[in-house]
Amino acid sequence: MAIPSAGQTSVTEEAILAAALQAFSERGFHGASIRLIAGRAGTSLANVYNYVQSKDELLVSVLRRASQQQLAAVQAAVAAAGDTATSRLSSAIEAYARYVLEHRDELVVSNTEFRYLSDGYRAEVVETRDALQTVVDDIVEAGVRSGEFATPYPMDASRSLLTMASNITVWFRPGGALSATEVARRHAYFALALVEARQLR
Amino acid sequence: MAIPSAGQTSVTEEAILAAALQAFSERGFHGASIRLIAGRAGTSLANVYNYVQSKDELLVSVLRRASQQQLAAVQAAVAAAGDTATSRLSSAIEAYARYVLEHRDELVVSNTEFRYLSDGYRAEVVETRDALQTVVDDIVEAGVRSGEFATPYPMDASRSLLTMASNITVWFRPGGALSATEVARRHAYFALALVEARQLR
Amino acid sequence: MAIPSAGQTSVTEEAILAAALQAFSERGFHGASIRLIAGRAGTSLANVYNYVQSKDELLVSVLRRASQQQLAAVQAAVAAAGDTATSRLSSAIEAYARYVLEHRDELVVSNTEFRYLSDGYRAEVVETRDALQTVVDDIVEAGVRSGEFATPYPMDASRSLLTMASNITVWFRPGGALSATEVARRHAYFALALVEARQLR
Amino acid sequence: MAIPSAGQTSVTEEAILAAALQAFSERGFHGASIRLIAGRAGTSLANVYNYVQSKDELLVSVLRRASQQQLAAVQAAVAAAGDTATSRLSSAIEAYARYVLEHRDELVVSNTEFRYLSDGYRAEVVETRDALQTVVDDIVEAGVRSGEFATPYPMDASRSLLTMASNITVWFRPGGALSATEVARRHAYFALALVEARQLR
DNA sequence: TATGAATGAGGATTCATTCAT
DNA sequence: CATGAATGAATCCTCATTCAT
Repeated sequence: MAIPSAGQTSVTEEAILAAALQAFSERGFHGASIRLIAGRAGTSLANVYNYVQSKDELLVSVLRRASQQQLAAVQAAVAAAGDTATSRLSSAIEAYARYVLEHRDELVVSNTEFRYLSDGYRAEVVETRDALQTVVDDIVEAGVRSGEFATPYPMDASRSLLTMASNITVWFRPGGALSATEVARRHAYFALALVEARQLR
Repeated sequence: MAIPSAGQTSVTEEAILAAALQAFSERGFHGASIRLIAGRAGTSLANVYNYVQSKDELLVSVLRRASQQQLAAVQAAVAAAGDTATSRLSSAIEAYARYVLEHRDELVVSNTEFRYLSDGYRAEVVETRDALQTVVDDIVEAGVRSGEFATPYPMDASRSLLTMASNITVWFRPGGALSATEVARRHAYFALALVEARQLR
Repeated sequence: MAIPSAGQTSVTEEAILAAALQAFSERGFHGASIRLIAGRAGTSLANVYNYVQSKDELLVSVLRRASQQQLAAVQAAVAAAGDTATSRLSSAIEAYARYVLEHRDELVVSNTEFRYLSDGYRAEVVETRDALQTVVDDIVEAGVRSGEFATPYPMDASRSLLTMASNITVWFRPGGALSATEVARRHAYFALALVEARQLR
Repeated sequence: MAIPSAGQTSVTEEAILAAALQAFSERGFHGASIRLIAGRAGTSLANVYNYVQSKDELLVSVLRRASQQQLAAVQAAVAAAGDTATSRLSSAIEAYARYVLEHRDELVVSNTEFRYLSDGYRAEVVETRDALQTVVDDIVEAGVRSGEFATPYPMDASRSLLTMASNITVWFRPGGALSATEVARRHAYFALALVEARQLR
């Protein structure tokens, strides 16, 4: 279940990362203090620096992990999907939407704190984001080529698709009439509508 | 002493609001200091407090203004549009997208700093946001009723529509192949696709 | 009596500089905290930063002032001295030694904390130091040329002279048998001995 | 467990002392962290405490060793010198100056960090320093008694002598026109001039 | 020996805010 | 209106030191 990006992470380190994720989500990068994060992780302020070199690094760790998880979730869904672009796009977006709904903190941080990544760290995260976008881009393009999708603007549609899904949590509140699963399915449906699929699953 | 929502704004106050908008967009609410804002506004730190009672209030002022402008832009477009839901939705989204593209800072702040509004101030901004959402909701509903739109999920589609448009700037970079106008039109097109309009303008 | 280096210095700023001088002398640059300096200056920690941009700048201010005072003291003494190199060197060293004895803190800081000057600030202080050395160098050279001084190594002697005098306080403790005035005179005498003056005043 | 002054020193302990010497010289006692010293010594932070009880003790160890070496160097030179005060003083100062030139770090630390010795440790180092001063004092006094030296202020001259030599490195930069040996000889010459020796070797 | 993990205190600096002028 | 001076609290981060392994 854990998706280790690289190297072992001790229980304390894991707690620090989890606390940072939550704190950045609630208060933003600049609004969350290392003291708060340490407190939530159940350790001392100074000990945080035995695991992390700087607050900046804490942000990358959180963002790197989140972006890798998103990519992995979508890749897995696509691999398990059928052969048609319709099936693949539907699976991809449903998986992505599900991730978004189940990892609200990760998405809040990804969407709002990305801009505070210091220069040296940004490239790495951008790369993973781009890989995710490319997965979707490729499916949409293939669908247009095969005649499954009729959209005249495949690239922009692909971008809009992911943007839309990554911001579900802006308006979706759990506990309402719809379950997360239903919302995810519905987003897959919207995706197909957006690319003007012949068959709206 | 009162702070009228539509009252007179002196040149200094205007400069402060503009500087705050820019600073909040670049560095976020917690990352932008009053000192920085004062500096960019060309005045002294202490003088900011002659116009604003607190940093919190500065944030509401910026967000209130932005949300009112967005609402006004869409309302004007709808008023000038034709009678069909198709025409109205297209006009609404194109106008909204145009605003988004021409007011990147306003949207960055609206999208990312809204959560830092202190309780007393939040309701006011929420109200304006809801009004905007309702305008679009009503059009979509009318379209479904009239048979122009075939979407089975009008409410979610309406929400997704605005979410998608409000985040254009996440991926759209000016200076590329497309002009802002073209991107705005394309988004209006996407909106119609999303609600499964019979006629995609 | 005050020797303003440039610009007005308010009473608070003066207190901060005086406190910094004393603190750096007692505990060294790294051992003296801004908090301590602020406390001794009778103000708050944060207020120090209304007068000084950084601790580094505090160090330069102290060192700049000290070096300028030393140069001024020696220049004045030389200007008031007779025409012979003997008289001029004697006056210069006596004045310098007197300054050293009356400004122990300034010399401790000059001698021991100079190395912590950050690069951007160093040049300025070095220049003043060099000017002082040059004043003495010129006198010694003139004395050798006129036949008043017999030393075969005028340049090294000149350097050793000032080094010796600037470190008087390493071993001289006030309150002993000798007064500061006597010690200063004695050092002028040593200076003449060192350059092998024909007449040891 | 005991810390013998002349006991065995393991290779690690030696590395720690060498690193401390260098670090104190470059950054001063308060500016050099144990972490830095450990790193330079090629060991871990915690392991330093297997060899040293505190940072204070590290400073004494460095200063004790440096003062003992200085004393030993001068004592050896005096023992090997001729019978006259002139010969003995010349040898003593040349040996001392040579030590100074060859052990810049030791002298920087001795000259600038001595004041940070905690009370319990200071006496020991002072004793060795005094012993060195006494060696020179005795020679100068003997020279005055024998008529070799004409200085009217033997004690102050003796103190100034050592002060001057211990600060050679303040202005002497290796790689210039003079070799260290020449500079050392020259300082011996200056010493004789200072005490007004009849014969300036 | 040697080390990674842990901590309380303190480092320089900036924060939002106030007040006298 | 406008500002410089002032401050208590908080910022990130490093300190010397300890301890379990």
